[in-house]
Amino acid sequence: MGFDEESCSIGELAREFGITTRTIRFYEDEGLLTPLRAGTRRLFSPRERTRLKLILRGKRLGFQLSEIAEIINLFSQAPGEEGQLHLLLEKIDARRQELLVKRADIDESLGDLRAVEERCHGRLAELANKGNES
Amino acid sequence: MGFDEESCSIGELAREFGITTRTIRFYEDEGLLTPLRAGTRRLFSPRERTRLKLILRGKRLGFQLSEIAEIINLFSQAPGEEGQLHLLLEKIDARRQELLVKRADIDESLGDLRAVEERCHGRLAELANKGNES
DNA sequence: TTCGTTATTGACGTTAACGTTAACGTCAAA
DNA sequence: TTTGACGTTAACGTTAACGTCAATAACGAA
Repeated sequence: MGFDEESCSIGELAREFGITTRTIRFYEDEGLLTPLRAGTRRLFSPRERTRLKLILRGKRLGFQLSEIAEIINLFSQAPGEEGQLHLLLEKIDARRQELLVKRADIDESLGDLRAVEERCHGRLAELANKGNES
Repeated sequence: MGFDEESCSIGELAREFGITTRTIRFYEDEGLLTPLRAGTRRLFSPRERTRLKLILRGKRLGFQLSEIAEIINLFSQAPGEEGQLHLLLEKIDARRQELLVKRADIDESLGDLRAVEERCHGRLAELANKGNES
């Protein structure tokens, strides 16, 4: 266990999320994670765990790590002055548009799956019928 | 123009979808597209155009080309006998689960964006207030 | 027939996101 | 005190998905 009850080692974190320690170190190299250190060893706070969760969610949605970095920075940005805030709002809107496109893509895909599924069921009913007739 | 009014060249297709001809040829090499030929030149029918649309949709959702190939094959499969049909239904269900996970990820992300957005607006209101007071 | 455009195949190059191996440190338990 | 589990950095390897030439062919218009 680490110093803190909240924090954990790289190995524990890897197991928890089903990834390798190499991956976690890589994310740190890329600036996506910034764990504390207990001597030479990494210590991951709940905040880092949350960040990792966001990274993996982004990956599932097909974002590149560089994009994920930007997105996470949107979340964990300091308040800032008016100009910055407006810029931030624009970026948020752009990301939202991307996500909406993806969701539309998903809904279309789900529709396509449903269509194939129905054709399958129809075909199965047909076969069952034939089997009963003769 | 091609022989058929419906069909088009690789260049036209590339322009239509905002990708390069290299990409299209690559997809053919990978077996994702199978255009006809007019002599040596490729001819893309509406069916191929639809396939390309599916490929690009899959890419936007972060699927690998190998996965996309499987998915497209689900769509364009021959009827088949009962065993095959049940197997197909299982695959469909698996894909649906994946898509539902992605959609949940998207909805969470949209929620996060909304939260940040609201904090932004709050902060802006604060600033406007301060400006008015003094 | 020549020119410009578009096409072809083939081959090597590139980038992102890690995997893998090497060589070594640390710490608790036996 | 040595063994085993876990950690460290550094460096090279790998795979997917194309990019980027190069050399060549075909086609339509002038």
